[in-house]
Amino acid sequence: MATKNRTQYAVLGILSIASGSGYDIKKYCDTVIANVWHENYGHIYPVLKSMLANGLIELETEASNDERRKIYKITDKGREEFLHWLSEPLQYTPVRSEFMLKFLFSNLLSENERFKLLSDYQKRHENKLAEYRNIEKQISTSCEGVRTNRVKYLAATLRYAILSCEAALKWCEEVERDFISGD
Amino acid sequence: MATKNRTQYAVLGILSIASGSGYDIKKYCDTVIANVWHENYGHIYPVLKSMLANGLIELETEASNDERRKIYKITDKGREEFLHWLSEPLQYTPVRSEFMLKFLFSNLLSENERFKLLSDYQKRHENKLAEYRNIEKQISTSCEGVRTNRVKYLAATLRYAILSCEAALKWCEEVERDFISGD
DNA sequence: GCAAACATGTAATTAGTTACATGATTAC
DNA sequence: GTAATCATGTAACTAATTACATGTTTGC
Repeated sequence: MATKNRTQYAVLGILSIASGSGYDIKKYCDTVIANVWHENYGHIYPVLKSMLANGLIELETEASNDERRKIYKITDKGREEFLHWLSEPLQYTPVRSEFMLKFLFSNLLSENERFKLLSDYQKRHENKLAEYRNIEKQISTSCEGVRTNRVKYLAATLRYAILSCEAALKWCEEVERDFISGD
Repeated sequence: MATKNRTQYAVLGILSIASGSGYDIKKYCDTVIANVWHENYGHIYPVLKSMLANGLIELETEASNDERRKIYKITDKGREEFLHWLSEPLQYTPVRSEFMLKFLFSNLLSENERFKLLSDYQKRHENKLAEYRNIEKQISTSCEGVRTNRVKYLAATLRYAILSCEAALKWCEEVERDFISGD
């Protein structure tokens, strides 16, 4: 993809909240922003290296009591670069829904297989929805009254994930109704 | 992305409906399945070439009255390969929503810029929704009674696009309410 | 006559994935 | 003692994007 390095911006954003290691960044992606952004180690470490070379981040020397942990800190240049990206118009990534592509041609499958395709998709969204609702509950109880700005933003992205899941599930119901009763 | 070549499967699917050229495939993506799948020429042509070499498609010699148009036809091997992919469990692509990533850190923006980020996103979805509803109307009027199987599947994917847009718009409303009245 | 659409491709680039490799520390 | 988690990286690969290049046909 000869396009903008989005990983870099994700890293800048995460480090703008708190300094951390590559491992920390990955963990952050896998947990608190898992419903928004994904990264793998195989990309994080090389990107971190190039960002260091470009002066967007720097090593936090002081806190190196742990030898094998490299803590990165965002630099002023990095902050500037990040702010610039933030205020740039959004790049819309073209749709490429593998599920919808399969569904579109699922008339070629047997009824059983088509049903499986649909119900797997449905189940996945049911599970995700339950998961998201759980997190939502945790947020609202654990942060009672506190509700920092950060939590508010996180809660909003979670809310989006929930609405998306609900939309997908509504679609599943509709399709099941139309396609079962239909032909 | 060292992953499965999804373009190949999109091409196989499209050619399974009707033989066509690279140009036709691109047009099909840009129009009838635009809400599901996207391709560029720079990828279609090389993939077509490799698929031809692998015997998944073949040149339709007969209808070559037009010299500069290469019409490709799916082969039995191609059909088999496609069916295999169709019945394989769905590969879930990790979430990477650039908008949500920006939104997550939009507290770093000025209130004006943050509002712009949000309202651009909202406008885009409003436009898309109007577009989709228009297509939906066209389908239901032009195909009155006819409603081939193909149209049914297309209408279903359109329905998903509509539900997604509605969910996104609902989210926008919620966020605007919470973030304006909030802090 | 000219713009838009038709039509096919190559080259350069890179973002991102997967697999591999290695070792320390912590909790049970 | 052993499994899980912490921790950092490299190598190989390729899917996908963007830009470039070129020419024809159709409709106004």
